[in-house]
Amino acid sequence: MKQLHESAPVSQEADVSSDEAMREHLGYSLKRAYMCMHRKATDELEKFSLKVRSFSALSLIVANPGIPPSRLAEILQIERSNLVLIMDELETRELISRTRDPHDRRRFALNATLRGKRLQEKAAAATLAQQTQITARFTAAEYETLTAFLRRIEEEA
Amino acid sequence: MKQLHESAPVSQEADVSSDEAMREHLGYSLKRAYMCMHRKATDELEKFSLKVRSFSALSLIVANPGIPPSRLAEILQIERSNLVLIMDELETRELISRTRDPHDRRRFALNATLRGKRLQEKAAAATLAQQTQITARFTAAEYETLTAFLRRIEEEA
DNA sequence: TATTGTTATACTCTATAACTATA
DNA sequence: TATAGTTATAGAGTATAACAATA
Repeated sequence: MKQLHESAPVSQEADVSSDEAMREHLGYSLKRAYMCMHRKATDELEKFSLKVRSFSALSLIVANPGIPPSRLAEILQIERSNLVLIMDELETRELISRTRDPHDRRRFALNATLRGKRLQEKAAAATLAQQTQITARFTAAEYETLTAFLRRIEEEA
Repeated sequence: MKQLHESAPVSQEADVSSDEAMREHLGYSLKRAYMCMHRKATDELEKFSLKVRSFSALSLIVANPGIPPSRLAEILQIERSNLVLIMDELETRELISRTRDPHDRRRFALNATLRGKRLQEKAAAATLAQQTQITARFTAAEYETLTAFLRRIEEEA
């Protein structure tokens, strides 16, 4: 009969080791799927000298003209202090502008320049094209189901 | 007629700013869902003085007795060099043991101690209980569908 | 007194190169 | 010559506290 407390097994029989034990943890599978998408997006965005982070910020500024940094940080769930460097870089590259809000001179209004809008458009097209490749085997209905699930996790947590 | 190139809008009308523009990017929604789970797991594992990273490593050692560090790093998709500190901490806390593989003295065999197994069991129970809360409104079928989708993303990417 | 943007800083995570011992 | 484990280190990413300007 096999001992309950066998001591220090030394090597795996062949190659049976796997991460199956972690698969019951939803966060584990979520992270891995996220990392796959992140790697792909990073590669794609490198062509535009953008990081995923700065692309997200630029996209939200394009979509929300005049948004103040504090609101952008809130949406992106990052610290205002960490957003500063991202904005600095986007502004230096003349992709966005910072203008004072005359109604509340503590705030800035962020706006994408024409150049910023054009770059965002191209970068979005590139990442979405590549996303389409990855999700090619998903039907439209399946894709909708997936994104609905992801939203529910955010809402429930 | 509205100008095509209006200059520098300054503030949003009320509070319409949102991240809706990023929602067509699957990676964005994946990251946010992942971050929710990660935050919750971090809080829960803090009670056991474990990080998500070290809990994952410990769990895989429990599930794969005798696994060598190089294989563990491969499964976790992290650098061997970064795994060393994680193993050091787990070993110092006597949750795992490192023993030389006599067949290949370059390798170590990692094994969870009884203490390590017990801690892993409790920590897994805690995180899974909390995961159940988050996914409470998912039917079993929906949950299966979600995890299958996540696996497909990993496989396609 | 509170908020916005900012600076400085520390802490964690991750990536890379080089070393040793073994094969 | 190649591989496993390790060390050291640099670079990101992230979090916190404090400050000036403004409300």
